[in-house]
Amino acid sequence: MIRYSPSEAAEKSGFSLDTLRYYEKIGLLADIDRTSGGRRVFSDDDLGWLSLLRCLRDTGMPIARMCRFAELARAGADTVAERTGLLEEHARGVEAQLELLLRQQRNLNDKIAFYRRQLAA
Amino acid sequence: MIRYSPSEAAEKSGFSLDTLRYYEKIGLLADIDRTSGGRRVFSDDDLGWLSLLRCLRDTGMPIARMCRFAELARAGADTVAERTGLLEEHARGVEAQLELLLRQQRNLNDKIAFYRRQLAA
DNA sequence: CAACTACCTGGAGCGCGCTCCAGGTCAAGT
DNA sequence: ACTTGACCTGGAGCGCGCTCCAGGTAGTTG
Repeated sequence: MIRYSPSEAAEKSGFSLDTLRYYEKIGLLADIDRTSGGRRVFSDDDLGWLSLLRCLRDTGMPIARMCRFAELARAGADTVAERTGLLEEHARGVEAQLELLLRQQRNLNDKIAFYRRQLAA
Repeated sequence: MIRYSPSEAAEKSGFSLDTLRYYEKIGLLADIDRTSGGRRVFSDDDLGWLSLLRCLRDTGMPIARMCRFAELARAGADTVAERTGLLEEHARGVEAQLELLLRQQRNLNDKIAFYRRQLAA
């Protein structure tokens, strides 16, 4: 049962220390263990949860929705269906996001090609 | 020489009226024509420029960099090399963005698959 | 020509997601 | 025992990109 300091958790998760504290404050991170002196101690499970949060953030899920998801996760196994639905809906958004990004990437590359032809002339 | 009202420009570009005015104020949109009464009139060129702005925004370029790009564009043809460089650098960022998004999309789909298996059991 | 809607300006305000700060506490090294 | 650096809390502040508002004007419609 490996246990991680706040700075290790920050490094491994890619969130800043301040962000980890903020996430705990707003309920995205529950039941983080503490030393007798009050310092946070992160477990492997916590890091796993953080990497899911990282995934959701990187794919553009708003904090409020992540809080909803976290709330469901805390509520236990009978929310699995709802959580699945939430992630599926998010996944559809991610798909749309990707399509837009790919389309605009093509436009961008076309524009660059156009500029390059201008430079060549 | 088709000319568009502000609301037409908004609809075609996907920016709000307020955003169009804001962009003009900060120098992203220069020399927008006006009626004698002071209303904006957008040309096809303006809409073309707006669609480039749309592309840059959709791919995550910060406003400040777009302003830099706009400044170069206003300066004329001898900034083409610099503009090309700016877009190329941005394109590299877009590529990285896409890779991250695709990676996290896979993680998300894995998570969904995991939940679905839980639901099936 | 009256009414109505679209548009104008300058400037304030907002929502998001952190980020920073002051003033302190804890714990590891020497 | 002392120093040092990581960590703590509560709360303020920030940067971005708009968005909204008040108070007024333009121009189209019946």
